[in-house]
Amino acid sequence: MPTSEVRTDAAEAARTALVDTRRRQLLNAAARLLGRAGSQSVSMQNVADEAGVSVGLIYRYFANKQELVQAVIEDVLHEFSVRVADPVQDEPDPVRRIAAAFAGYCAVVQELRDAAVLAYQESKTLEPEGRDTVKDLEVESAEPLIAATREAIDAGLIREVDPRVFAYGFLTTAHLWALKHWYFSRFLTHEQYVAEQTALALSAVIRPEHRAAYPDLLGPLA
Amino acid sequence: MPTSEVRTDAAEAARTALVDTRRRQLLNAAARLLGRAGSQSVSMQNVADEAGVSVGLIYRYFANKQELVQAVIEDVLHEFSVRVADPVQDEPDPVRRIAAAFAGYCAVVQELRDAAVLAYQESKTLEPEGRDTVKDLEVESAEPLIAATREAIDAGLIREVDPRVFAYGFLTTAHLWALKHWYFSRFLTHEQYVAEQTALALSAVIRPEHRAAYPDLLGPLA
DNA sequence: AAAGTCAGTGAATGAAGATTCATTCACTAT
DNA sequence: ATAGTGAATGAATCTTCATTCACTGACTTT
Repeated sequence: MPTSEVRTDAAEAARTALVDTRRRQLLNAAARLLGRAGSQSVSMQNVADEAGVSVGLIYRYFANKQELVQAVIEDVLHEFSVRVADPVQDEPDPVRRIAAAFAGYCAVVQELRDAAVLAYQESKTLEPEGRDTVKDLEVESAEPLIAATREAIDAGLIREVDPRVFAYGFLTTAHLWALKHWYFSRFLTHEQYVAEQTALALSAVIRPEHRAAYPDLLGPLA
Repeated sequence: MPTSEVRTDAAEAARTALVDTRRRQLLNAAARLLGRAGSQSVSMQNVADEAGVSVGLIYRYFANKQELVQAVIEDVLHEFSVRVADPVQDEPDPVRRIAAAFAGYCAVVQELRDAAVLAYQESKTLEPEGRDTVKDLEVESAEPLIAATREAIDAGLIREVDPRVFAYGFLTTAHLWALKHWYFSRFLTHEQYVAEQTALALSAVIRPEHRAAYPDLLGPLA
């Protein structure tokens, strides 16, 4: 194996690494700004400044502004999918799996604060095609929760509700913390909020004969 | 009373009427467009065309685009306040008052479809001051529901939850129909959706000994 | 009927900002 | 050492509107 080839491979790897870094860097900068001010008032120049690069460079990584915004949103949604699937893995009890999925969701919301609700705020500025992708990702990220709900029903642990309505509504309450942060944070910590919403949602569906099994989740509603 | 004055009064009234009509006309046109495509891609020219007037005229009624968008949002929120206060009036049972407030909310959401969620989508494009006004209006429109919840707790009909968390979460459920219309409308009518969410929310809080009193609201969860 | 008032018009202006591209610079291969 | 590659820059260009304002025409008043 000639030296030149080794070096070329190394160079190749370095380039790939750079591409990833830059992309991340730009996505993060854009997410930070978009979390603060609608895409309309975030200029490409702003993004460049925030990322510490020049405007022109952005166009090496994203074809145009649309695509950048779209990528930011998809990135956030992807984060949800990943971070929810994880804690749900090893929980055998379906009811606790519901709670775990919700907690995972809430953790991401808390962490990404403003960026978490970008999908609500920017969806209309996206191309119809991009909008569809966002919808798909959203449905996908709700899957674990819907599945857990379905299993809880089959196991006779909770009442017969439409898993999709229950799960989606529940998920929205996770977003609600970010959407109405200005309101809830006046009188609740994030932990308290999560606990209270978990108790509320589960209290609605857990069958009376099983309530006693979940005092920790139901809290004062037990 | 000289004729001239009578005529002046009449002219005065006509002018006021015209002002109201035009304002409504512009607000409606703008709401229609904003319901479809973020404010950034709705031009003043678009609004003028939709309303069937010239661009210049808009500036007789609204100082600038900001103010127009703000007015559209406030108009929608005002509609909520009015339409929720009404059905709540004559319901003596606090639990049924909760259901009535929610139903009122849902009715407005259904009617105004896309415009109902403008506050979520455009809030970041507003001036901080305008944003605060929107927040106030939102809190105000939640009041009847919070009050009813508080009374239901005091009457011992429902469990001791934080009325603000319960009410706000419940309200969001109403918005959810508009936000995720593309999803829910696949398998539910609006009526079914309202019934199901009402049952879910109330099932979480109604005390066991009172559940039997509300079979119509709890439906299959009774 | 002459003068005044005011809703309404829409072309012209100016600013903002997305996108392009000629050029620089650091690094690698020969 | 020299040529080659491509990342990075940022000034210049090009569009798209928001906003203005000189003008028109209907209607009122005297």
